[in-house]
Amino acid sequence: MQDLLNILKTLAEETRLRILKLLENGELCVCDIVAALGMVQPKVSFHLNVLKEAGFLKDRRQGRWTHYRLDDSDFFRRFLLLSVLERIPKEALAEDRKRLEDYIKGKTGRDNVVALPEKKRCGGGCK
Amino acid sequence: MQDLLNILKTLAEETRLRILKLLENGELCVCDIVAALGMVQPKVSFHLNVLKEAGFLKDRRQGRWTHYRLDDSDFFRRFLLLSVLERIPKEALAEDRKRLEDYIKGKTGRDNVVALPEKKRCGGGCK
DNA sequence: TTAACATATAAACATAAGTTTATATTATTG
DNA sequence: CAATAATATAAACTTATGTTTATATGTTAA
Repeated sequence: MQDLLNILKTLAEETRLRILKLLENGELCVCDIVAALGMVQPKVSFHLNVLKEAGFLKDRRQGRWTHYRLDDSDFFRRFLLLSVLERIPKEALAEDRKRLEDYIKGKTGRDNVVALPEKKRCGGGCK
Repeated sequence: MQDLLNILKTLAEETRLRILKLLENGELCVCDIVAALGMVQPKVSFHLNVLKEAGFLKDRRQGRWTHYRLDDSDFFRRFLLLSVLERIPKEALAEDRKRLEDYIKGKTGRDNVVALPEKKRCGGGCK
């Protein structure tokens, strides 16, 4: 019962649904998600942790980046997630997706950008 | 999105799941639910109202009693509810059911009980 | 090894949600 | 119509949850 409640409480929050929706398309690192949502990083990390604790996400550390992806090891969570996420109207999260794409684009096209130093940042390497 | 969130938030609460589980077996009046849960009436009314506002319950007033039942007019809610409620281990709510049965029994067998006045109470009439 | 970066964590704070206590409402019965 | 029963509502309170701001941790690169 408590486990079930935890699953439901975890899903019942907008930011977390947005994160899950983003991750439907594959793994992302924290900075990607931060960019996509346009939120401060600790806030995103907080929700990522809630999702992880509830068994919805797995993380993978690679260098200084942490990549999160959907954890599909539990059938019920997968089933519920699918049922819930498909209910979110596409255009509702179009902006998240756009910001994400812009961010990733900006990362790979680094050389052309004058203002940014040519360091090995999350861009490119992170994706 | 907000509607979806409201649905999830509504389900993500133990008392409300217990109420929904009780109502799976059919309509009940508030006093039945109060007895089954062993909670004070305003608390139960509060949750009944949350459930009703979220489209999970319908109410029907009959005299001074209000009967609540599952609202099965919306497919997604029904589907979700079914998926969630079946996950609750049976014994988890056995006590609720027992208290409910005792209460209903007590109501119909009223005539034998000395301490209680022989008035037309919720007992019997309510069921 | 120092600086910069990506992320995590913690503490203080803000807000939302649930609970309690008291009282209002509505209906029924004597 | 007065008393009482069943339920609803409101206000004060408590607890849970999310947010912000600051700082810590761990990693890489100069």
